[in-house]
Amino acid sequence: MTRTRFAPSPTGVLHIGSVRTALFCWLHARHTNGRFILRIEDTDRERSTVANVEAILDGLRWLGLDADEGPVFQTQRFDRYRAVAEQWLAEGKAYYCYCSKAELDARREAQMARGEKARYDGSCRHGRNPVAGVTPVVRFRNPEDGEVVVEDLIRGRVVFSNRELDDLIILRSDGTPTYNFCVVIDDHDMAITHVIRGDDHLNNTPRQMNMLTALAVEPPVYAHLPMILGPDGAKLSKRHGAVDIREYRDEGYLADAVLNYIVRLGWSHGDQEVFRVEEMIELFDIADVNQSASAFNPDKLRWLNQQHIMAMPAEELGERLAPFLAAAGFDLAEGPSPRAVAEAFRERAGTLKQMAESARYAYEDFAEFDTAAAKKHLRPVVLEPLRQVRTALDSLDAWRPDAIGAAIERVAAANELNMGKLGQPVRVAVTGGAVSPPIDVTVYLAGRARAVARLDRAIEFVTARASATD
RNA sequence: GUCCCCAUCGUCUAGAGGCCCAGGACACCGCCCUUUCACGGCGGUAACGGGGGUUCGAAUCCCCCUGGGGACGCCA
Repeated sequence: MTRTRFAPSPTGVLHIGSVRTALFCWLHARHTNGRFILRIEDTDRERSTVANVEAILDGLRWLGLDADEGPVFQTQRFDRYRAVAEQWLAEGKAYYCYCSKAELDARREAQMARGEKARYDGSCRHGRNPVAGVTPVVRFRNPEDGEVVVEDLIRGRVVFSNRELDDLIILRSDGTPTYNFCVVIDDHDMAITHVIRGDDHLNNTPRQMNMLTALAVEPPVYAHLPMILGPDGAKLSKRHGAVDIREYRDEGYLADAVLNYIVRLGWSHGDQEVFRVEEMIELFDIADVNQSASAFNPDKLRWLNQQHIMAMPAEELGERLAPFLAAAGFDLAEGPSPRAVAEAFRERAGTLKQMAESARYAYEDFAEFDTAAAKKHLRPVVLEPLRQVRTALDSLDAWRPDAIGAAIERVAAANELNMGKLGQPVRVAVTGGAVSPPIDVTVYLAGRARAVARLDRAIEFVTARASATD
């Protein structure tokens, strides 16, 4: 059975790049009816934080990338790592190294200056006497010759010469294990069949495979994902906007839309752009993933988010929207239902947050009319029609969009105005601006009391303006 | 510097030798629909980095160059 794992380090939050890795691991597991395991690589005690662990778990929960096992914390497996190190020490597969950081740095610098690849020179490899006052690290004895061949599901065959590799540290001088070492033991202990991870780990693969050989076990299948770059093609960073994936949640993006956007970075299925999660699971094949890096495009994410918003049942969309209306400070008891707002705005909002903002007029009074809109639409010629609309709405039997629309149309007809000439003035009067859903729905959402009061306000505005120009 | 990876419109991509003087999507620009904005529809601008091969034929295969990225830590 397929077993994949997502192994983030809590030295940072869950960002776009890590979500992509998690998604692909998850999709491969789900597609093959396998299991998806979560492992927290927190061996760096200095930089790992519980806040980051929480950010990662919270982010994955929001996205719906549920793990079948874990989270397993590496810090709880230190005994296991040390036991393997001890065994390797006894078998001569690892050795103590007394080189100081200063020595190491100096040699590295010299190697670079000489045009060589910076790597450990093996000073302690063949037995060096303990140095007084130095607690040694433990290094893995990497093969000196031969090649390591990685058969990558995405990259194809990649060959590394062991001469390029060096003896990496598996136990620090404080006795804690290091990344490459833990990964190897964990992937084996957890019976991981497919290691799907970022491109940046391709260079670590031959080292890990050599340690797997030392463990006398078969390596898993590898698949190295291309990187995700910022919109400008540079490495993704804070200046490109959101770092923590939860910021997208807070901005009003739907988890499924985020997943849909990310899955299309490096993967496609013909010309299809919009995918439901079930479709992704059905169609995704790790072998179809691209080999080149891709740039993050906020515009397309927004477009996809709108596509998912439009595809969501109104009832559910209303439920998702409610928190954003509340967050905007609206009193839901004093305005339309979230569902009504969702129905009216679903085709004109890229995010739930924007949707809530667009509906502000239905919950709160606006400070003043938009200057340009008022200048263009609230003119003396519409004074009388506006009064008639006000009266008609005030005395309307049923406060429903169709009745409201019909009433406005009657006023327009009576004054020999086409709807364009009356709709905009009413829109500006009721919302304060020139943009909103169809006028009947717009007025309906404002509610009778608010609509009538605002028409009065507009009438007053036009009257004042008329006398000013006289 | 050394090693590894990558290379189709601005961006995401289709393309696995002839179906491609390269298709779709976002963005952008027109037009249509329309009481506004959207949604939707129609149309447009826009790409195979360069040079060598292989082949009757190359975006597709090979080599070199160039460009980009990654790795080279007692970080992961």
